[in-house]
Amino acid sequence: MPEMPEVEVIRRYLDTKLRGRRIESLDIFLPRQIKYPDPNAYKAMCTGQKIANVNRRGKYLLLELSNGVELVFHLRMTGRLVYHEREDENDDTHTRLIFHLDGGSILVFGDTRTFGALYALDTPAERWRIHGLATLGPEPLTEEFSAGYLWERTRRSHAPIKSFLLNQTMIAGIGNIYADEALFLAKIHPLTKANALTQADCEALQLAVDQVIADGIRDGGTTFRDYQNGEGKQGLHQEHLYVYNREGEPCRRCGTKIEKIKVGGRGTHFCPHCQEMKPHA
DNA sequence: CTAAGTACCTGTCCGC
DNA sequence: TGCGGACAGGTACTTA
Repeated sequence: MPEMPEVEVIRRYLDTKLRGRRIESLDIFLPRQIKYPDPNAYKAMCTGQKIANVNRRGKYLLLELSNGVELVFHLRMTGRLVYHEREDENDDTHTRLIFHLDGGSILVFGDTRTFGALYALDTPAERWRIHGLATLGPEPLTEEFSAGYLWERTRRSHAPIKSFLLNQTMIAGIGNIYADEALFLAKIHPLTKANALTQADCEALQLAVDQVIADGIRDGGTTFRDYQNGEGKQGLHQEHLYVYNREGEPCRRCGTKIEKIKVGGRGTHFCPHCQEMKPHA
């Protein structure tokens, strides 16, 4: 479900609600979603601790506790983290874990498909234990994510640019929706080999990625089915998408019908006119 | 190393 | 209505 903009929207809300709150107890309904350490150790590491703040890296949500422990959440396809003032407000039919907080409020982890992954680390220095977290590339909207960076990293990749964008070791946080949207804005065909991009393409792509990510956050994320923000509400960015989930509908720029193909096993949407494949020498 | 295919799950939608 | 198959905001693992 959530890509970087959705996780960032959740983070911002939860940070306002959870900062300074104490975790009194934990109900674990599906222990296999706790990947490290074992569920009993996990429980011991957070019970009685205060939440110092809520952070994010790529699509990972990070709760920093007063004892230095870092609780790590990856929501994968259908995970949700929703805060409720009272326990009886929770109507999630796929509740997998509940943190009971001071004053009777709760933080609910719900997950329909149960792909989500939870971890507790003694300190942030232990992030190496989570391979996907330790190997993340630069974040969009930072100085490190530049046209020059894209130019350098694409030189060595024969993968389609769509697959390159989904590779979290290249850029942190882009998922299937925002990859398609960014390629549309940058006018690049998704099957273009990464190392066939020009420097001008890399400049356009860096701007496009930053724009779609910023727009997604501004609109509170994109909701098709499962995504909810930390308040249990839907996002609005689905109203502003250019190509994702718009197969057969007219391109907002030129009116040509949006096409859907498979790239690297993922559904991929693009405008065949605006994103024409360039012939290469 | 990269690349491709499969696995992990549940729910929904579409065609017959 | 019912059934089968494809598909879904993701990543990790196995195999070539």
